[in-house]
This record gives sequence, structure tokens and C-alpha cells, in this order.
Amino acid sequence: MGKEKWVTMKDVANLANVGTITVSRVLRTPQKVSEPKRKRVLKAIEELGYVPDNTAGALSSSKSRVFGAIVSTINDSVFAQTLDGLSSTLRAAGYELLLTSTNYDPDVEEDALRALLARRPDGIVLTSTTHSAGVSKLVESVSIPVVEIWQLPSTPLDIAVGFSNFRAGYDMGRHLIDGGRKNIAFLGGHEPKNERGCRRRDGYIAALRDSGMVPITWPNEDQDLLSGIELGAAFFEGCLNETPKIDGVMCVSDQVALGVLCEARRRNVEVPKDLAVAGFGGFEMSTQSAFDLTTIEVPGMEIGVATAKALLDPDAGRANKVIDLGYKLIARGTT
Amino acid sequence: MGKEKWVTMKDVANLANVGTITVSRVLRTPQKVSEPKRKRVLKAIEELGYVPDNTAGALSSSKSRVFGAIVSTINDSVFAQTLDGLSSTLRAAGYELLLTSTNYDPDVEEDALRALLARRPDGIVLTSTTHSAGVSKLVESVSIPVVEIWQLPSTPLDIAVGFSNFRAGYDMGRHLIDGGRKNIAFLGGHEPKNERGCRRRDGYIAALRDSGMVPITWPNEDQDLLSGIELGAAFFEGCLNETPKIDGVMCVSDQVALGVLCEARRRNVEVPKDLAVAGFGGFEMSTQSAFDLTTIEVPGMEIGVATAKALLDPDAGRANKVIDLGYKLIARGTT
DNA sequence: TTATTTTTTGGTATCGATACCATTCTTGAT
DNA sequence: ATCAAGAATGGTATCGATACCAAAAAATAA
Repeated sequence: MGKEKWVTMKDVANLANVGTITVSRVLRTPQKVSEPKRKRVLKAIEELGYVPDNTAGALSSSKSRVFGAIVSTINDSVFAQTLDGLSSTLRAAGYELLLTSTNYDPDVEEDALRALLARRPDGIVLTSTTHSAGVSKLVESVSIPVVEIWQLPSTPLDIAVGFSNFRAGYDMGRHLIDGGRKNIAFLGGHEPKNERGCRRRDGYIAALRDSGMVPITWPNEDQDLLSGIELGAAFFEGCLNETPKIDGVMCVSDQVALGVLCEARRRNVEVPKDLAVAGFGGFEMSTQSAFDLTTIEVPGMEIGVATAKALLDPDAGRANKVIDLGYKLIARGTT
Repeated sequence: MGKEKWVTMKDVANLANVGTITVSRVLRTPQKVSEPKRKRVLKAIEELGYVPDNTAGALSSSKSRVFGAIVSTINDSVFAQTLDGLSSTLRAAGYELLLTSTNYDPDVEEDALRALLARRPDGIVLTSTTHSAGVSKLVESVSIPVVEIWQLPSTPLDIAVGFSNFRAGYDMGRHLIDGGRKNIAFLGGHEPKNERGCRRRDGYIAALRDSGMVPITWPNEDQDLLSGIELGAAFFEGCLNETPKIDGVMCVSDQVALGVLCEARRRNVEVPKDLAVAGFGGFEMSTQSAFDLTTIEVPGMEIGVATAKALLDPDAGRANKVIDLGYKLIARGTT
């Protein structure tokens, strides 16, 4: 571990025998510097192992070249695709991503936002669409692009990229109804914490009501100790015991659906003959022939890329404030 | 979107009728400011909606309160736990995490590291342990803590937190041998890209050699187009066709192992009677009774937390440069 | 009371880059 | 040859906080 100080732009300028501003230009706008000087500067940079200090640059130019993102969890495979798409697109454009997760705790959001804003990011990504008063106030007082992703809000703060969980839920509800199922339950997503899941459930409820059917939801109290798969497996303990005639299940996520499938198999409930099962999200494993799960595929990666583009060119993004990337209902063997 | 400028510390100082430095102290070392002034300052902060500018603070104090991390992928559930543990522990201490993923492309690492260092982080986390010359040089020229995580390197750059993939692979190999399996194959992890997987495979090879058995590995060429599960399912196409007498399989990851299980079931190969299957990683779904997979559980979250602690107190971390958090071999129904 | 220490407070320089303006050097048009 | 327009270059102020030092105020000791 060398204890040397950081090499500064001045050191480079001295070695190359130019002004510091010329060094700055070589890095930011090389076409404005003549060939010979540019080469000399690049050589000096190489020789000294100079790494520019972006904190200083950010201060004087008020452009930090950093974007901040607040996500509910990193630990979700489809969601991670969005982050991958976002961060790689941003990095290709010379920007970095400052990531904060709230672990589904909405009280953390305001603190996290404050911490992000303290870094003076050039833009912000939020994955929730209902915000506390403090969050809204902070966001409104700021003049940088704000992109809300995944769930499309009814009144976007600034720009929104995602799809309609409600419509997706509605479509899947109809799919099960059209398949002739008479007693369809929705599993998961009760907790107010999981906003996206609630919108899916709302869509399901609307679809059933529109067909004159009675929605059945489970669980109806907080169950956040269980993982998605365990929750699905526990389904039979709750919902099925209570309403044994169920012949169709729509799950808040593929993980939950896989749990249901595992448990159904164990109990010799035949899928799809006795029970139709539908998931949500396009989880990798669902496509496996062992499961062959009907699900809604969500364009995770595309959301990330589109979000990055909106951040990099907010005016273009604001032209159509709401960017709806849709989803795909993939009917497979379980329905 | 208000277009107002950011509120500065000076604005707060004027409103509270104190010096700017007093405002700074209220935020950083409140115990050094008298009660009445502190209250006045806090009131002014609240009133103006002041959000401090950490880029400026970083410049003058040369403490950015940011740590940088370079990971191979975000999209891995066990790995995401590490990131969750890391970021939440850091945030509790008032630090933020700057995250960059290389998507398993080692050529990206040096660029990513440069970009991170440009933000003058107070420390760096690396998830690879073999580095290019450029990376090593950069890291050595820097006087901040560097933590290598997951795979424990033979010669740590600075601090290392993780476990031995080699020993884990060795133990699992022995477990299968002790179970009476005669023809044990290792599946996955051939590509030089996946260093951790290769160490597991090396451990497996050593275990078999030590028992006088012949290691069988597959695939032996790049197969990176397939996902883990698909790779596992495709196993029978390759390895089993070539060596039909296989009675034990050790997989580079749980995902691969689940793929093998799905495919084995489809082909009516009985597990564990005809075939023992072992995974690696403690993937949530493996625990499901439908799979009941024998695996190595890795302390993902703990690695994140220990890494955060090492970053926050590097001298304590350096006292024992290598922090081995171990792993757990969980024998279940598939072996 | 006076001397001495401790606490509280503010002024000014500073961190390392970029913005802005002024200057010099080219190039081409007249 | 003269001038205008533009490209290349550098000097200096500046961004918003903290470090460092000095001064003022309060508390304690003599």
C-alpha cells in the first residue's frame, strides 16, 4: 500500500508543460486540443498513473456523472436484470450508479433519498410509486430527472418507465376464466409493503368481478417471514383447506407459483387437470419442462435500458412522460 | 420541478445567524456545539430543506463516505445477499455504496476500477481474486482499504473475507465418495471466467485423486450461452451419454443441480438410488421438499456484513488479513 | 480578584477540478 | 498585405464544504 498522495491534474500539466485546463480538455473534449499537446498530455497521464478526481469536477461543473437508484431489494432475479441493464448502459456513457436498497421498508426511503441527494446525482431512479410527503417534497425541490420504474404511477412525478401491473393481473385473471376455471384464487401480495403485487391483485379482482365471479385472496394478513417458495407451498395449509373447491390459482410471483406446484405434486393434485397455476415475472426456472409454468413475462432488462436512456436524455424522456414497455402473457402447461 | 438552486450551508448559517463552520459541526460533531445554537441551526436546516453537498465535503476533507464495489454480477441470489448485507451495514454507518458489475468480463475490471477510483472512495470491494497487471498496479498505488470477497486469495492484496471454494469442493467430493458412489462427475465451472467455480472443481478433483478415483468433468469447453438450470438439464446430453455409468454428480451451483434433478426425473433416473446429486450455494429453492438438495451453504449475508466492518475499521480487519467465514455442507435427500 | 484552563465560535485558506474570459496563434478571405 | 473569424491555450475566480488556527466566552483554580 503506497502512501503517496493522489496525482493531481497540476502534476500532469507540469510534466506535459501545458496549463491545467488543457489537461482537463484532453479528458473531456479532446477534439479541442491540438494533436501534439494531446499526445504529450496522454503520455504524462500514463506515466504518472493519473486518475482524475470526479468529486472536484462535480463541484465546479455541478455535474456529478452519477445517478442514484433506490430499490426495494437487490435480491430478486428479474429485478436484478433491470439493474444490470441500467448500470451497464449508464457506464457505457461514462456514468456511475449509486445503489441503495430499502429492503421493502418504506420508512427508509426518505433517509436513503437524502443520502443520495447529498451526492448531488444527475438523476434519480425510484422503484416505488407511492411516496411519503417528505419524499415528494424533496423530489419536487430538485431540478434533476426522476424516473419511477416498474409500476407505472397514475400521476408520475417526472418520468415513468414500466408496465401496468393492474392490466397484467387483469389479463391473467381473464386467461384463467377463459380456460373454464370456476373458482380462482389469488395468492400473495396482501401486505401493503408490496405495492406492485397489490396492483396485480387488484387487476385479478377486477377481472373476476367483471365476469360476475367472487375473488378469493390469500393470505389476508402479513406473512413476510416466509420466502416466496415457502409461501406458495404453505398455500394449501391456508387457502385450499378453507376453500377446497379451488380449481385455479394466480400467484403474485413465479416463486410462489413454483411453491404451489411443488406442494400440489406432493399431494397428488393434478396440474392442470384439477388445478390451473399461473405465476408472474418470468423467473428463469419456470420455463423448465419440469414446471412449464404459465406466467407473465416482464421486460426487466429493457426497463433498465430505457431508464438509462431517459436519465441521459431527460427531455426526450419527458416528451412522453410514461413509457409503457408492456408484458407478455406466456401460456404454458400449467393452465 | 423547481428550478431553484441548491440551498448551501451559508444560507443556513445566515438564517441561523451563526458561522458556516458551526453548521458543519452541527452535522458532523453536534456535541461540540452549544444547545441553543444547535437548535437554531437544526431549525434553519429544516426550514430551508437543506441537503448537504457531500462532493464539496469530500473535496476538503478527503473523505468521500462512499465505498466502491466491483462485482461479477448482481443477478445471483446468494450474491445479492452479500450486497444487501454490505450496503445496509454501510448505510447504517452513514456510508454509501457505488456498485459496478463486470458481467463476468475480466477486461471490464480495470475500467470499472478507474471509474470507481475517480470518485475517491474510502475503500474498495473486489469479487475477483485474480487480477490483471493494470488492476494490481492501480490498487497498490492507492492508500485505501481493499477487500477481496467470496473466494479467499492465496496472497491477499490487503484484506480478504470469504471461504475456501477449494475445501468446499473437496468436502463435497468426499461426501459423495463416503456415500459409496463409484463414478462421480463434476458439472460446470470449466470456463476460466468463473474463478470460484474452478476452485470448487479443483477441490473435487483433489478429493477424487486422494481416493484413487478418476475425475470426470463436464463441459470442457465454453458453454456460457446457457443459464445454470438449462446447463444442468443439458447435462444428460453430454456427460451421461459419454459416461453412462455415472452414479454421482457434483454441480458447480444449486441452479445447475436443480436442472439435473428436473432432467433426471423426466428420464426416470431415480435420485438418490441411481444417481446422487449435490449442489452449491444454498439457493432458496433447493431446500424445497420437491428437491431436497444436498448442498454447500455459504454465509452470503455474513460476508457482506464482515466486509462492511472491515471497510469501516480497516486496521482491525488487517489484524487478521484473511477472514474465513467457512461454509456448511447440508446433506439432504439427494445423496 | 486574577490567572488559567476549557469550551464555543468564527475567519480564512484549501481541496482539485471546470467556467469564463482574455490572449495568442492559424487560416483564409479580401 | 490587411483584416476577420475561428481555433488553441492559459490565467484566475469559483464551486461548497472542512481544516486549521485564533479569538472570545465561560468555567475553574489560585
